[in-house]
Formats: sequence, structure tokens, C-alpha cells
Amino acid sequence: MAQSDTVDRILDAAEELFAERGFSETSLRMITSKARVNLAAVNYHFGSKNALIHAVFARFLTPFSATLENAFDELEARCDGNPPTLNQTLWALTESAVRMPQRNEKGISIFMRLLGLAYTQSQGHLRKFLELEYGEPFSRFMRLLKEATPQLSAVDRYWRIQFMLGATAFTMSSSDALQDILRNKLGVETTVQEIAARLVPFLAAGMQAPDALLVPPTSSKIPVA
Amino acid sequence: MAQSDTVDRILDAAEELFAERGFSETSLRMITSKARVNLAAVNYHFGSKNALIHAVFARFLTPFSATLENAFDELEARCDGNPPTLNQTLWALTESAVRMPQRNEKGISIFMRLLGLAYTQSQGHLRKFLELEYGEPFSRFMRLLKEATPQLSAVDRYWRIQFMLGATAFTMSSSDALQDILRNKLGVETTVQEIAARLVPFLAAGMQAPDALLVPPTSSKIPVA
DNA sequence: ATGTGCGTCAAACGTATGTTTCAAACAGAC
DNA sequence: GTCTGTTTGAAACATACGTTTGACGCACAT
Repeated sequence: MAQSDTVDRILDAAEELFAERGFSETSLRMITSKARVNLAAVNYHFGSKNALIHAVFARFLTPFSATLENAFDELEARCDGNPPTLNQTLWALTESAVRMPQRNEKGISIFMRLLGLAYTQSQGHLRKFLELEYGEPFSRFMRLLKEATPQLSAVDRYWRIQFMLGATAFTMSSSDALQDILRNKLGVETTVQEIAARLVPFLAAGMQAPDALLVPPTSSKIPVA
Repeated sequence: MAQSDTVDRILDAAEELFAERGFSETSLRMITSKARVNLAAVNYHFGSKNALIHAVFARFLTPFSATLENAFDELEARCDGNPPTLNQTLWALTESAVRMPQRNEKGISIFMRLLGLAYTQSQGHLRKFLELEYGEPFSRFMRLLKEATPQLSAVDRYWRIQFMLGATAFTMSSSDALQDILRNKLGVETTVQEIAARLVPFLAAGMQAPDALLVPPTSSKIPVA
């Protein structure tokens, strides 16, 4: 065995367990026993549990971030000068995610779920790590979104982007369970690609919704079509 | 002091700590010391940490669920016969949430954050507890959504509902953090009511988006590196 | 053969957790 | 006042955690 695959075994196991159970709820002992390596191996190879978490993110975020930069480069080149549309920007992102080389068929949903957890679980160190290491492609995505939705105020845009992130992270992270339910209920099979194909129009429509009414259209007034 | 306020002190402290740190990351010792009660009081009054979590949810979910049922009753009465529109249904839900009697100014955001956590953190016991106790208003909401979007196929509707849930749960579960970012970046203060007022149009637009295109609308042939 | 460096292993460490114990304090009824 | 059931208090319990230790095995250069 070449340069000991212990490191990868740990990363594989950790990635999967973190995705299903969260960070604090996953102990090093669960990880090492799933990976069938010694407990001390984690601290030997990574230094600490937090460092392991960072390594798990780095392993999939680094190639993804490169792929994404390429997709954005190409998109901007194709539009030369004009800002890409909202649809184009969203599709560039989705395609980059979907086309990522996956280690297994659960790859994309683990990927999404981890991103969601990173946002949700307020682990300070993770947040700082991600901002530091991968802030740039994120900023670029934000800039593209901004140029694609000039009609929105900065505040409206900010919140709508959060809504998009939420819909995406949530759906993708529980896509396994959701696909099961759908299969049992309606007897339909679905691929992640199809989910993405449904998600993008939903998001685009939401982003381009008319300005937020700050008053509910309840009772008498504004019956709404 | 009437029937010992220990119980309420514990619930107040637990609610706040759970909302800011999550369940596993909050220890009974943090709770009891914040509430200035003895450590053993939690197990004496509630039986276990899990039971305390259930009690925290029950305290705000029971009145909320009642309020919601009333709101739906009233909405259906007002529409007599015709199914309520999507906007009306969504607003009935949001208003019920926003108008809940709050214990303090942080009430509503704690409430939202806890709901988000319940969805996000896959604590098995919580899920089961919530389904068992509050499954009915949820089913009713789903039925109203179905009647409000007859143009959607069952599959489309299913996924779009997941997208809505995701956007809501995600935003609500990190709303404090998101408000902080917004404050530091743009110097804007936001209330949960305003977030809700922005969320509803976003969701409504997404739900009513044109049928999903199953092919990305990129210019040429989906080049992508 | 010998020594060196890296990786593995079982075992232990210190700390923090949820829970239990049991005596003391307290309330209200008689 | 005395008794009775309920609530508090300090302390201990058993367990699980992340981390550290030091002995051991093994490849490989000398």
C-alpha cells in the first residue's frame, strides 16, 4: 500500500458521518471505527478534531472552487462585456456542482449537506476557515448575482440570496430522504440532476419576484390573484 | 413565589441557550447556571435532557399550533367554498408566527431558530416528538398548498414545497447570524417581521414559476470545462 | 546487520457530560 | 408544634469524549 491510505479512510468515514449526524454528534471513535483505523490516527495525521473537519471541507471544496472559477471565467468570456444573466449564473454553479467528480453516488448530497451544516451549525472555527480559504469564489458569485439583478436593492438581494442558499442546501442535503418519500408516495424516480433542474427555475423566479410588499395582503384588501 | 418558578426559569434559560448554540452544544450545567437553579432540578422536574428539549418546544408550539388552526379556520371561512390562494395561505402562516405573544423581544427569532434547528439537526427523538404532537396542522398546511396550486403536477409541487421549507428553515435557523452580517456590512437593522415579509413573496414567486425546464438554457451546447 | 523515521497500536489521561443519591429545607394540614 | 409530601442542595456516579503517551513494527538507507 502506497503512502498509507489511512488518511483517506479517515476522511471518507468522517465526511459521511459528519454529513449524517453533524460535527459535535460525531465522535472520533465513531470515525476511526468506521474507517477501521486506530483512534490515535486522527490526532497523529490531522492534529485535532477541528483540523479534521477543516480537512474534510478542503478535500472537496478546493477542487470545486477551481471548477467553479473556470465555469465563471468561461461564462464571462462567452458574454464578453455584458453581465451574465441570472439563469446563466445559477446554471454555471449547478453544473459545476453536479459535474464534480464524485467518490460515490452519495457524493453530491454529502457535499451539499456539509455545506448546509457549515452554515447552520455555528462552529466559529469552521466559519472562519471557510471565509479565509474560499471567500473569493463566493464573492465572485455574489458579484455575478448582483450584476444579474440590478433591479434589487442591496438588502432585498442579500435576503433573497440567503433564501436561495437555504432552499438549495436543505433540499440537496436531505435529497436521499426526500427521494425515498417521493418514490414511496408517487412511485417516481428522481436524479439529483432533475432536482437541480427543478430548483433553478424556482430560485430564479424567487429572485425576480416583484418587490417585497411590507404589508400582508390579508382580509379585505388585495385579494391576490 | 407561587408554584416554584424553577421550571420556568429553566425553560427560559434552555430556550435561549438552545437557540444560540444548538442542543448537543448546550450542557445542563450551562442551563442551570444561567437559570440560577441547582443542576439536579432539570432531572427532577423534567426527567431528562431530551424531555427538557421536548418541553421547550411544547411551550411555544402548543399555543402556536392553536393560533394556526384558528387562522386557517378563519381563512377558509372567509373564502367560503373556494380554496384560499397561495399568498393567503402563506400569510396566514407567517402572521400566526409573528403575532404569537412573545416573552421578550428575542422571542420570535428564538422561536424561528428553534424550528430551524428541529429540522436541521437530525435528533431522532425530536423529529418523532414533533410529528406525533404537531403533525396535524402541518398536514392541513400541505393540503391548503395543494389546493392553492392546482396547476402544478404532484411531483413539481412536492419539490417546490421542499424548496420553500428549506429556504424558510435555513434562513430562520441562522437569522441572528445573518442579521449580524447585514448590520456590519450595510449598517441595516432588520426585524424578523421584515424577513418574513421578504420571504413570502420570494416563496410565492418560486411556487408559481413556469414549469421546470429540464435542460439548462446555456448558449451553445453546455460546454463547461 | 544496524540504525533511523514513520506509522500503528493499546492504554491511559484529564475533563466534561447526563444522571443519581440522600440529606436538608421548606411548605401546608392537622 | 408536629407530621407529611414536595422541592432544593452539594456531592458523587458512571460514562463518553478529545487528546497524549510510549512501546512496537516495519521499510529502507547506510
